Amino acid sequence: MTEHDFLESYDPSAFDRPSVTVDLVLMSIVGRAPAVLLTRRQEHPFIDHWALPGGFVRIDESLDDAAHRLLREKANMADLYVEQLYTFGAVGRDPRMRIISVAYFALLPAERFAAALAAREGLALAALTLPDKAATGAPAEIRSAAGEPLPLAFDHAEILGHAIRRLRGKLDYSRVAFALLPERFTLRALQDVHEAIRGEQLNKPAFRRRMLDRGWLIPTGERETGASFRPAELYRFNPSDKGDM
Amino acid sequence: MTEHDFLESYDPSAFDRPSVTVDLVLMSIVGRAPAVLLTRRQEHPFIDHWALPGGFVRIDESLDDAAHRLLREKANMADLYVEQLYTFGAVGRDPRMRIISVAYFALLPAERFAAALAAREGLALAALTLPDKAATGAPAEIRSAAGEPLPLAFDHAEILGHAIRRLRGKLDYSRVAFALLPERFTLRALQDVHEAIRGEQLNKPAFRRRMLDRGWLIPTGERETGASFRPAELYRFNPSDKGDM
DNA sequence: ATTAGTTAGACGCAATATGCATCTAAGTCA
DNA sequence: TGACTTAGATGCATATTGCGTCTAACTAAT
Repeated sequence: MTEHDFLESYDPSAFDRPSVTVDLVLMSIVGRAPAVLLTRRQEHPFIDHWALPGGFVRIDESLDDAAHRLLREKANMADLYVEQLYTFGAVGRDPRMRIISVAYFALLPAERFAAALAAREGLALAALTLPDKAATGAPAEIRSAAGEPLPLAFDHAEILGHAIRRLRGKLDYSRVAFALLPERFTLRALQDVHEAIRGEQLNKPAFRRRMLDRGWLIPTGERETGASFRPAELYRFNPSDKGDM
Repeated sequence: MTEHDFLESYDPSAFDRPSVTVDLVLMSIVGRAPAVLLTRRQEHPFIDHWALPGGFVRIDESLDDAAHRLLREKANMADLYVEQLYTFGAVGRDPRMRIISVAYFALLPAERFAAALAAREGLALAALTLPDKAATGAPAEIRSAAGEPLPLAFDHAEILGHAIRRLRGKLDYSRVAFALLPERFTLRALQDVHEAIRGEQLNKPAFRRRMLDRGWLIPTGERETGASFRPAELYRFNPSDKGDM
């Protein structure tokens, strides 16, 4: 680098360091629709608004470690599918100071959501939809259990837009769908997960064939219980040799 | 949060802030293989090693802005396809201090690489391959123009592993292939790009059909010049209504 | 001029994957 | 016992894909 280049690129403010946080998108499929865990903010800014759980990254922990720690601290969760989502670094995204947030998303079966909600105050589930004509980066629409729109703090709606798009993109070739189901599940439940994420109905026989031909499913020989009609066979996910996801 | 929770999660070291940098993966396809732009480090640590160009994020610029500024400063580049790749935040990834790096990747036609190499000293092109049985997160193998393995500074080989995998993943449904080609290109050139990224040969008639049926290609009516055989038709990319990518 | 060499681009066909209607199986419940 | 509901299988028409081969269009050598 020449001296000229050096002077040109030198900027004293470059040495101020931003704060770095991790925000968590804890997703599941509840009632055939994507749902996300939110916390109600107790402080300004955005006091009383709903927000994604998150916290600062400590100086001596990796980003992944921070994500897992916050999952434990904020939602009492462990042993989830966790994946880094995207890093949000617009200058004014937090009115207090410069904060860069690394978003992670975690997937869990709907059954496990109840435990998180019971363990802590101020948590809630919200339904998540992506507007049909949504361009890249468009925010998601969040609705409370009652159905009314929920304005989120900061750029968290945008983060959720990324999350649902990532989920859609990986649905066909990765195991994300299985991370949203219990260990044993029926083909119908698997199809429900796919339909909820893609936001459209799928053809039953075609879906069955595709899933079974892929070799990802192991029939257990057992059948679901409690159904008031013919019980479906239970399958397990076969995680064999899929280096990627 | 209860007082107990607060005390439990309180950590004085949490308030030390990490430094945040942007690292650039400037990729193209050169000679039917993926290539990446590297700079030779002038300072410790990893002095004389090859590394990705990068720099600190200023306190008053967004991550995207930082990526574009560094593209200009380090490689004299503008008007490229640029996309955030992944954020690397292992604790010891830089031996000097805690640095979290947001990797971006930028794609450009091979022809434009020459300008970058000429504009600045200490830049080089390196060929990039991903080992066949590479698991998620596995580093890429980097070779100099002469063909010998090139050890990279920091975790930059790992970053390149992510880059090539991202490229592969998006090849089929996004416009990344077109970002690697000049404005007008032949179907053969497009197929070369696909083959280089996927690391395997593709069937010509099938590839033609798939590309033409997709409606992304506009025939220009013109033909390539300079070939010592039948000249192929030149096509343009049709960027119409693809909200995503 | 003619011909050999090379790649572009079209064509045909078998194999595979997909969409969809319909049929039978296996439960519950009145 | 029969109505009802969903699971799961089957058959078939319709894309989609892989792949060998044929012709077209150009250069360069003879």
